[in-house]
Amino acid sequence: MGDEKRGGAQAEKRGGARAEKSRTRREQILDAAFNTFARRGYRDTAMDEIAAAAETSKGGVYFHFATKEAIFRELMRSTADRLAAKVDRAVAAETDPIAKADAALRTVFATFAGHRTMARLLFLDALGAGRAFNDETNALHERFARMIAGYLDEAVAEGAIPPLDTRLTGVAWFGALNEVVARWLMAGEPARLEETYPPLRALLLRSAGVPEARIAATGPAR
Amino acid sequence: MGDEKRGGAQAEKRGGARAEKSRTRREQILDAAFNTFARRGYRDTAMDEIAAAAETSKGGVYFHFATKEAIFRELMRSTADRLAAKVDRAVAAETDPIAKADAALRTVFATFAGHRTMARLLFLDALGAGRAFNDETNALHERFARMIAGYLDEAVAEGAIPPLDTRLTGVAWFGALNEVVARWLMAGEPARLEETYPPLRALLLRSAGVPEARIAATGPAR
DNA sequence: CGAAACAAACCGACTGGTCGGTCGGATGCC
DNA sequence: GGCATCCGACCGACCAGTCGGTTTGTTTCG
Repeated sequence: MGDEKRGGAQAEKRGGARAEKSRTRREQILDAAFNTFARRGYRDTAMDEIAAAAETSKGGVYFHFATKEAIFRELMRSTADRLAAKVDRAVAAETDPIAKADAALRTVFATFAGHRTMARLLFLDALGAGRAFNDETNALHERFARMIAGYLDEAVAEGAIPPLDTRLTGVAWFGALNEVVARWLMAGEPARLEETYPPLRALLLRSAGVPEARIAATGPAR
Repeated sequence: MGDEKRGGAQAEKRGGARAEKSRTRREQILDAAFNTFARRGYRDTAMDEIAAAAETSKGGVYFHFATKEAIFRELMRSTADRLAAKVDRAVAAETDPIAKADAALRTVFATFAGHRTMARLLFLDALGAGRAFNDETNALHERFARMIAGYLDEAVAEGAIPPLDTRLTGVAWFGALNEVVARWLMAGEPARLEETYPPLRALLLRSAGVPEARIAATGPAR
């Protein structure tokens, strides 16, 4: 590890102008790649496109970066770094734990709202695939989020939980579930998926305002 | 819409044996595609692979399905249908809203735990891209989930929230956030992302056991 | 100071490989 | 004979990465 860039690296020994221009080009390419990846996704972005957007040639791009993946990696890392630093700064300014949580969430929201492109790059995993795939995936998420929202509506109607934004809650629940399952699939984090069921159940119910007493009563299940 | 399959469609008018064999082949292909997609992802699955896995040829596959995408679509839909039906059945068996929620969650968990392949197909959007992309994405999720867990640990240490599985909560929070942002990006659902901040904030804090009084106090922010 | 020598930076045609989809025919059930 | 079914060689498009060659800024030396 540590062999990121190529020739341009140690060129700054002398001749500042040259090195500076090189660094500028590098940034130019990174910038172009950022926008192109965010707009069209990783797979659908061709190196020629990046080159064109950076107003250089494919050869020029390959002079500064070894592979397409290397560009993506660097972009991911630096973008995530920037966001994490921003959040850390915001959190450090607060002392109360809940205020900290607030600050973190608010920072993330504000940053994404201001930099849509950043959000696309960091969060839209699915953009890695093509359009078709994406549409199907979207429909699926939509469907299950709505399904959950429907159940929540019933619960609200029956007075089991206080009124709340069921649409949003459906989306959030689905997202949480999705992430937990994905983690299990990719990292094998809990060896048995069912292990996370009780704590996740409690978490979700609590988030909808179900009284603690009610949550504890798991019943005879399992 | 409605031009899914090709010749095989209306073949069942007469001659049962022939039609049956055709239907069998269709299933065979679907089955092979299911496994291959789940294992290697959409993009990395070649039609030749599907054909080989189904013990037929590419031409054979193309006789039954118009495009690769059509196969994927049908697979997604039918799999989601099956899962949704299962959940619906489980929910219908309960009357109490919270028990319903329980049943739904438990059904999903049990189904995935039993059919890892199904989970892969339905939930691993990122699998649509290649390995490289995926690794990077994974690291990112891991990183932010841990970051959240870290903050939660502090909050627990200070007694601001009751002890809980901070690791899982971090993952769930990240998933919820991710999904909300993704929804905004893809569907443009809330025109302004910030609109969802207050309700999401309340949802997340509540899920961690922050007392209702504390949640209501939004402070002078915004 | 200017010209030759050098190397960093850049260019774009080309290669090798992949893969979705096509098509002309073969095969067997009715 | 005729139609559904199936086969697999082939086509065309796409694209990451390479490479020989050109340009351009810098250094060296007469």
